[in-house]
Amino acid sequence: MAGSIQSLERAAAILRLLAGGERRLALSDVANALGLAKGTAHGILRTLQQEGFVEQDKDSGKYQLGAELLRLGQSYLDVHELRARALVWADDLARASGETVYLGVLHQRGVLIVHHVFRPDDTRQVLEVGSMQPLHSTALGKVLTAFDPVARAELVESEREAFTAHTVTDLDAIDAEAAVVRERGWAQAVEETWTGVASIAALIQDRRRNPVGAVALNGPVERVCTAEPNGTAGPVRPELVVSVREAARAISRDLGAPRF
Amino acid sequence: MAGSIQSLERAAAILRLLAGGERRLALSDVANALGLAKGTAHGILRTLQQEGFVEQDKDSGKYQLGAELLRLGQSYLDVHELRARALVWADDLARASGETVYLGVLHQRGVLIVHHVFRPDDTRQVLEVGSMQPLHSTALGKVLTAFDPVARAELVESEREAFTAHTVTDLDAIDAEAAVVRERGWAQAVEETWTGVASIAALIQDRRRNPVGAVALNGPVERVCTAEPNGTAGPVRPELVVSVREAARAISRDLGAPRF
DNA sequence: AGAGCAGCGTCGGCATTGTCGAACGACGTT
DNA sequence: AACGTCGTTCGACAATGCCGACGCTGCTCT
Repeated sequence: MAGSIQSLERAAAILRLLAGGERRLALSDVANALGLAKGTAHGILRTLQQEGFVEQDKDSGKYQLGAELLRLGQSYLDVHELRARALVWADDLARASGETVYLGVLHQRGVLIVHHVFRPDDTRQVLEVGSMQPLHSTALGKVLTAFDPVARAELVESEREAFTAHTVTDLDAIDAEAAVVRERGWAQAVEETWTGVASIAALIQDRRRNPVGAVALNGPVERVCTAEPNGTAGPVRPELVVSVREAARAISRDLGAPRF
Repeated sequence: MAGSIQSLERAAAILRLLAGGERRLALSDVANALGLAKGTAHGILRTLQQEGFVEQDKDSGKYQLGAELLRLGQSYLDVHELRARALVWADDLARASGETVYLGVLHQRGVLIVHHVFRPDDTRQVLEVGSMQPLHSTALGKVLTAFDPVARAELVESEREAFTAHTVTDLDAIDAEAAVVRERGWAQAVEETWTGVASIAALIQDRRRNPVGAVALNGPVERVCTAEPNGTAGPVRPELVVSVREAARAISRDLGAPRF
């Protein structure tokens, strides 16, 4: 893996900077943040602007991301085979369970949501497609880390933030749970990222049984989990686990995976 | 406007090629299509792959768009000021009218959809955010070409496909209608892109009264248009026009446009 | 099975090309 | 009115990316 193209690496860094930081960044900010000369940063930004990847506010002169990225992102979804195959099954799962359904793939240090079916009865939701979720505290992430060595490696490198009191951040504990996930074939996350939210996820494999993504069901603890006698949340409902696993199997089969 | 960075231009061309063409492209295809040496194309693709902008199928070796584009596209939406301001108004418009609502901006030779509110009663819809619509045959496009000289210039350059029997492709006729649109302040498109679908759109301006986008209402002809005595579709319903224009005014005001 | 082929990846020489720093003009501020 | 800041331009240097030829692997055809 020899040399990469320097100007491209820098352009990508600029795009990520614009995506991560404030709404708009001035040329000097960009140059400073990346340790580039102003002229250099300007040349890259000018080209990115010509190509539509960044836009410039005519008054302030500041730069922000461009519309072409949205168009290309949409094209990515159009081309995405896993997503295309999963559309109908995810829909079914949402309708049968009455809960929100996510479809995610490993991307860098997190799970990228590539499909999102709204909960049928609820219209007031934000579309999560294109956003990232953590590896260590979501059902999607746990499935991927359990079955994909690359994901597990990324998890080790990433900082594991404790979002709630239930978040598990200790690596050994995570590995232990991953072993359980591998054994039983599905993962859960109950109030580990958002309080009040529980999720169940199962693995999707391609024709050579490689892990390529995961499908998850998300919902309020009260509906997803059974209630203990003392009022606290018990284990997740077995029938929901069955539905999620069936959906994952169906998608895998559509991708050409052998029966199992 | 002096020199642009060659390798960036080529990288952008590769991304567009991957977005436009087949699902996956081989290295030779890319090199051929752009007239590059294989080694050159490979260097660019390798860097794009490292940055996550393209992915490579391990078996076939073919390349396709990468997940990072989806993430950046989502960031574009997060940063987009017009979209942020319009969210609540577009929602209101959809709820009040019971129809689908689009929010679009000019991008290259078309209208890029940056927001899409589903028709309240209907769940079976595809999200159109990130896709492009033609300038000459949609209400969104007509509004933009009428008020934005850049859009009108792009329209002249673009080929105007006749999607239905009602599509207007003659430039003079389009200009004449644009004059009407400017006069009355809104545009309509009845079965000019999709048969059975009618839409109404109005302009959104920023604080300096520059056209920055348009909001549109889409629905079946039977509901959007009044019925003529002979059963054919008549003019669009005036009360819907009022709703659309009020939404556009509200969004413009949120963007800082002076009252009007 | 062997040979042929087509595809991706790599390597080194050459010059093109991107990089850098300084200077310019335009704004807005002190 | 002088200063500071910002985006942009320009020219020289050399680092950098481009090119074409050469391995290498996997597949197909004979």
